[in-house]
Amino acid sequence: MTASATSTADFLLRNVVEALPAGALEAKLAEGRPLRVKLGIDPTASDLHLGHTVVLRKLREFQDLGHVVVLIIGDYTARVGDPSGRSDQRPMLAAGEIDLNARTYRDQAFRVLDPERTEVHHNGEWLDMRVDALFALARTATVAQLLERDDFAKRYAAREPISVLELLYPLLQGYDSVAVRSDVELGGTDQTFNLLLARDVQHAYGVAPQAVLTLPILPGTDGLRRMSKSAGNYIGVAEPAEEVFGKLMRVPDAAMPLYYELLLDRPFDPELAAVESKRALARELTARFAGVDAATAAESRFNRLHVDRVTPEDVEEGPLPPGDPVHLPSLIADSFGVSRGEARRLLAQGGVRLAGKPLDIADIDVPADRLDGEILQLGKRRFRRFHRPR
RNA sequence: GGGGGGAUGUCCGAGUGGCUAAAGGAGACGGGCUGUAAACCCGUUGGCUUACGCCUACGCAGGUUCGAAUCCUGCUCCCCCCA
Repeated sequence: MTASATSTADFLLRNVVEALPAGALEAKLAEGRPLRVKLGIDPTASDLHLGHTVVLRKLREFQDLGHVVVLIIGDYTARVGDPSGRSDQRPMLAAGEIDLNARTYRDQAFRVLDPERTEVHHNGEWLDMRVDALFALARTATVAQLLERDDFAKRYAAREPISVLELLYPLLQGYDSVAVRSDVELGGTDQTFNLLLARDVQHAYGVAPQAVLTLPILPGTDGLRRMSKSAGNYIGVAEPAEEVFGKLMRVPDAAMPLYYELLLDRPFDPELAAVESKRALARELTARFAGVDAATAAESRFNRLHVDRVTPEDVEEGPLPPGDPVHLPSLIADSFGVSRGEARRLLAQGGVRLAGKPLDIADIDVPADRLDGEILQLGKRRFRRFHRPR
C-alpha cells in the first residue's frame, strides 16, 4: 500500500464511526482508480434533511478526490420500507407518492454533491425483476443470518411482528450494490448490518465486495432522536431560510458540539456563549442551503422577533370579514387555521396581540375600527394584517 | 386447522356499568424568564358557545340498562402460540 493512499484514507475517515472490514478502504484506494461510492436514499419523504447531508458531505469529499458517487434513489425499496432502527412496521407508500418524492431528491442532493461526478439511478431499474431472479437473490442469505440484525432480533424476541417483506429489505439493498458494482458504500451507523450484508450478496454474485463506512446519526431538533421526517424533528435543506434558521436556534444547546462536528468544517468552541455558537451555526448552515442573502434576512427577522420583540411589518394581509364588531374567535380560526375553541383559549391565555398589545377574553368582539390596518399576532410567530374591504 | 390476545383522544398508554371529554406520559401550543424558537417554571391541549350549556368521541353495526369505553350479539382488521 502506498503512503499517499494511507493519508487519503485518514482524511476520508474523519468522523467515520466504523470502516469495515479493517483496511478495506485503504486497499481500494491503493488500486489508484476512481472508486464507485454508493449511497442509497429511499424517497419516503419529500425532502432531504440535514441528517442526510452528513453522509452527502462525506460523499462530496470522495468526489473532490476524483471518485464517483453513485446515488441510488430507492423507488423500489421505498415500497418495502427499511425497518432499520424501527420497532414497528412501516406503512407502504403509494407508488405515486414515491415518484413525486424521487423527483425532488436529485436536485436537493446536488446542493451538496457535484453533479459532474454523480451517477443517479433508481433501483427500480434492476429490482423490477423476474420471480426466478428474486428466488436467486433470496437464496443468498438465511433467516438466521437476517435475524442477526439487532432490531430484528429484538422484535423477534419481543414477539413483535416482522414481515417477510421487511426481512427481504437488506437483500434488495445488497442487490443494489451488485447492480452498480459499488466499491464503497456509506450510511448511518444504523445501516451497518445492511451495508455488511451487501458484501455477502456481492460475493454471491461474483462481484468484489464493497468497503463499508458508517457515519454518526444526527439528532433532530429535539436533540434526542435521530432526525427524521416522521419524528417531526427535521430541518429540510429546501425549507425557507427563516425556518432553517429558526429551527436551528431551537436545537437544544447540548446538541451543539455534535452539530458542529457533523455539519461544519470547524470545531465547536466550548468557550463561546451557547447562543453565539448556535447563532453562528444557524447562520452558516442557512447560508449553505438558502444563500447568504436569505440567511442574513432570516437572521435579522429572527432578531426582531425573538430578541427585540418587535412586530414585523412585512406580514401577510387579509380582508376583514363583513360585520361590526368582528367576532375574534372566528377571525382567528379562519385566518390561522386553528379551531374557534383554540382561538378562544389563546385569547384567554394572553396569546393574542393586536398592534403589539395583548388582548384578553373580554375582547371577544372587537370593533372593526380597531382591527383595520392593524396587525393581529397569534403566539410568537404568527401574524396577519387586516384591512376593511373597500 | 386449533388456541389465546388486541383495536381508546396527535402518539404511547390507563381505565371493566354512573364521580369519564376519559388517569399518566410524550408531543404540540400559550405565558413567564432569557443575548436562543435552548434550559427552566406555570398553564392549555375534541367541536360549538361571552357564558349557562349543547354536541360528538373509546374499530364498525346492533342490543341490554334509568345510565355503557366498560355487559351481550354479529362484523372488520391486527398480533402471538400450537399444528
